[in-house]
Amino acid sequence: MRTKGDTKEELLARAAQLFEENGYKGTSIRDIARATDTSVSNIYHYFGNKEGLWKAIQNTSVQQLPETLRAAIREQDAPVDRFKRLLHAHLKAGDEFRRESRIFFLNSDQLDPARNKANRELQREVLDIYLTELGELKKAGHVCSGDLKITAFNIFGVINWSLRWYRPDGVLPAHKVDAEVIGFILRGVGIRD
Amino acid sequence: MRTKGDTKEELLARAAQLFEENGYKGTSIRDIARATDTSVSNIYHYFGNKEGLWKAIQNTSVQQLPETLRAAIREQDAPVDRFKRLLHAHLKAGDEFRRESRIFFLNSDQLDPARNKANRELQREVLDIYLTELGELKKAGHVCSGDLKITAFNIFGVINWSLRWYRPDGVLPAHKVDAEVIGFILRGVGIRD
DNA sequence: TAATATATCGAACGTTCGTTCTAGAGGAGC
DNA sequence: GCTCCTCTAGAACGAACGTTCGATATATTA
Repeated sequence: MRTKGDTKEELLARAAQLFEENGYKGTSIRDIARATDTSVSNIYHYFGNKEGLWKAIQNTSVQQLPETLRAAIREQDAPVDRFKRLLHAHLKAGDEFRRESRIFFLNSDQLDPARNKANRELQREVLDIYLTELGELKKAGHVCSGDLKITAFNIFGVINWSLRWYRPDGVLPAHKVDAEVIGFILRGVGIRD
Repeated sequence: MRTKGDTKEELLARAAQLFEENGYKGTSIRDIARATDTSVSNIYHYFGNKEGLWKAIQNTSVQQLPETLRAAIREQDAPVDRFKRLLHAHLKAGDEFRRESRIFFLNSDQLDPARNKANRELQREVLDIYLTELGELKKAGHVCSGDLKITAFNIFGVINWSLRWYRPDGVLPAHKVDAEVIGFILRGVGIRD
């Protein structure tokens, strides 16, 4: 038998895996129960319902992103260095919770909006962090673009897309990918090496 | 009554709309029939099954993307100019089939791979086009990056993400967005104005 | 040890799913 | 007028869905 607490953890992990592969709507409670080798009712015991399981995954992963990013830019040094730390932290967080990031990245638009408030707020928080930093960079004369919001979206595009195509078990080492991605963004924003 | 041919067209449009809002798995045949004010059996009459409807949408929209892109770079002028035309054509195609592009962008990983071969091949074709052009740019000394594939993915990230956040009815005019997006990509690749 | 709380299960419920079947309406060609 | 073909509808099917329920095993606590 499983030791205490194990079942819940394994449910979270297996559910995340299945949600990643087949989406929220494409994954049934029975799929998750079967993959975790437990009963359907047990899922309801731990999480109340399917949506509760979904939210539990979110709470134990990407929910921490804004705070992680804020921590990375707490030091008050040159804006360019702060911005580089922000990008590194963002990529690292995505790497740590790759599966979960992909899930919420892909399903966020397809869940009915009322039920997905947490995800929207999270995205808004991250956007604000970037807008602030980009503002600082612009004041220091490091930004080429006219609209900082568009620039922020462009950055998110690059970062989120990397979550999608990068395979940790592939031929490209993570540090090389990070360097390429960050280099692309820095040049895109207008920062010279 | 509808004039001839109308029902099929309307089914394609309504289905695309619902697929965009709720995903493939989240949209039922009955949803589509109700939205089009027709019967469930009629959908089977026209498209065989749900997957046939899905593929029909793909065939009448994003399927043309590779050919559109190839047409844009047919002229043999300076690689930088060709690359700019490629980006413009890509953004324009995304704008024309915004709904369909978003659908296949979001659902491509969540459909079982065997059934989604067409989409994979399409993505591969587009990647090859970009790799060729980036190779030309590199030969001409215009590319900063070490790995062209990563650079191509970064570009796709920016473009595909713009499909997601941009609202044609919003405050930002399309030409301004295009200019910002393309400017970001050109700088990111390493091309100086 | 007895009582209580937690963890687990299988069966069942009502609903919705993709799909099929039968049948009728309307026009085209003979 | 009859036949064929396209378009349309509604009823039905079996399977799968999210969820609930009652019961049982296991662990904790008094």
